[in-house]
Amino acid sequence: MSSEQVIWARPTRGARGPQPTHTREDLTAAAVRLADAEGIDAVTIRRVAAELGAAPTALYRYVSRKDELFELMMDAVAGEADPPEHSGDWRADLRLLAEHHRATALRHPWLAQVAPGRATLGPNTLRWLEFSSGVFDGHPLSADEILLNLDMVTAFIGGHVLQELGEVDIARRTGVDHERWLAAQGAYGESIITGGEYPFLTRIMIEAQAPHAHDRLERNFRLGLERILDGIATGLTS
Amino acid sequence: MSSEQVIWARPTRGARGPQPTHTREDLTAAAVRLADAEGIDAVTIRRVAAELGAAPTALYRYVSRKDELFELMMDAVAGEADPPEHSGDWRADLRLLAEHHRATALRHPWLAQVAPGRATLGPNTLRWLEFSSGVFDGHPLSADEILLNLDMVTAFIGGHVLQELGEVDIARRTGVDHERWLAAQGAYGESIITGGEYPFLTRIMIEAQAPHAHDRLERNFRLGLERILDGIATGLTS
DNA sequence: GCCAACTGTGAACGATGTGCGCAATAAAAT
DNA sequence: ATTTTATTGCGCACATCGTTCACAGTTGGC
Repeated sequence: MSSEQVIWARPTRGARGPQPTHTREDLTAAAVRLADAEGIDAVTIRRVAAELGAAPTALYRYVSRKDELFELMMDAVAGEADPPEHSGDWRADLRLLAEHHRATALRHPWLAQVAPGRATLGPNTLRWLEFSSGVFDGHPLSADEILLNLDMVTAFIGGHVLQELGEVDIARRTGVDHERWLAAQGAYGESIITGGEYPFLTRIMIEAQAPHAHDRLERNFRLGLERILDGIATGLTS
Repeated sequence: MSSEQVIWARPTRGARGPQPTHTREDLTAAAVRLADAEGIDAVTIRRVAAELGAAPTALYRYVSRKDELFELMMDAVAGEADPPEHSGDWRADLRLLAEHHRATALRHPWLAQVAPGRATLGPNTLRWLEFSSGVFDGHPLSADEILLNLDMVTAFIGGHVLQELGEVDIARRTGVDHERWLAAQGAYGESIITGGEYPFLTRIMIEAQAPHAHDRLERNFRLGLERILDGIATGLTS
């Protein structure tokens, strides 16, 4: 029954036995290093164990399922930066929150593959949750209104990062940058354009082959975020 | 070299040999059925083959990697509804797009686990892409501006659906609804509240235990979407 | 000093994705 | 009509994966 507890509630080591050779942080760091370097699929129990110089089964003394290792990883990257004190300017605070989430997600592309349906409540995650929860302190908003605003921002962040990662992934698989990814799909990409079945899509794709593609996504992120903040602002004054 | 082509560019059957026992649609339907019923992890080559009454290795005559089966699945659910003609009202069209994407994502929760980093260009996906591309037809917007607007909407949709699925998942794992999920985490959930380290978060959590939780997410989706559409509207008139 | 709790590990199990070769089949070439 | 050739289904096999279990060694509380 104590073993079915959340990992954050389990003691980091037993009170009795020999002192552990490794720490949770060791496992986590090795796993994150592997995922960053070779993708999430490289994070296997055996590989992580090898990285630590331990037997595969040794990991199960620190983690009860592989999922928990992912939870540790998620909270670890959330802790790569600490949330600051509230500035008193909710716009600035939300902007900072957005940049932080985007940055860590882009720095660790495996996050998007691991996070869906695996919300965790590690200490670092909690600190950022606390930061967002208090962003509107001083404003007369109900909890529901606060949640609505936070929902919008975090939804936009998460969704946009997903798109960015998608394009990065396409670039990685095809070996070319965004401007030519259509053509890079070979005959199929050509057929989409020449077929004439998708005029609107074709027009956008061709026009979007402009030379500013490298920072297009980043600009879109900033611009979209500001518009969403605008939307929140109108809700605040009314 | 023809085998390294995108699946959508490969012929559905060879020109020479015996006629295939199954079709791509058969595989796809079986896989989707499995994923809907038992989660994405139930979609194994062997299980899908069994569902079809075929040997596991037979699937590799229709699909060159398991990833391609996922691509087929993604496009199949995108085709559960056809995009309508443009109404001339971009707001209505974007609203419809949002509802469609949200509905299919909630109907097939495995989509969120499969889609990240696996953008595909099947015929159904292309039709929806064409629909969104033409939403602003008649308005004097550059391709970049159109992309910016679409980015915002689809980012919000994707991100919000991710959140909704996350909460659904928590409810599934803990067996309780959202209002009590904190308490359901046992001693750890209690400690977050009683510890006093996260006052803002605690306040929101307690206040959010209101009786309207069941449609909170849906309402948030609609409200947030309207605000984003507002943001787009201001960009259109200026 | 004893006992109970805890640690690391080797062996093992069932399951997974996938490559290879072979027999059967159907269309194209002769 | 017969041969050739591409293509299909499948049995076998392999490497790898997550995870269980029993066991030997290690520590702290009594």
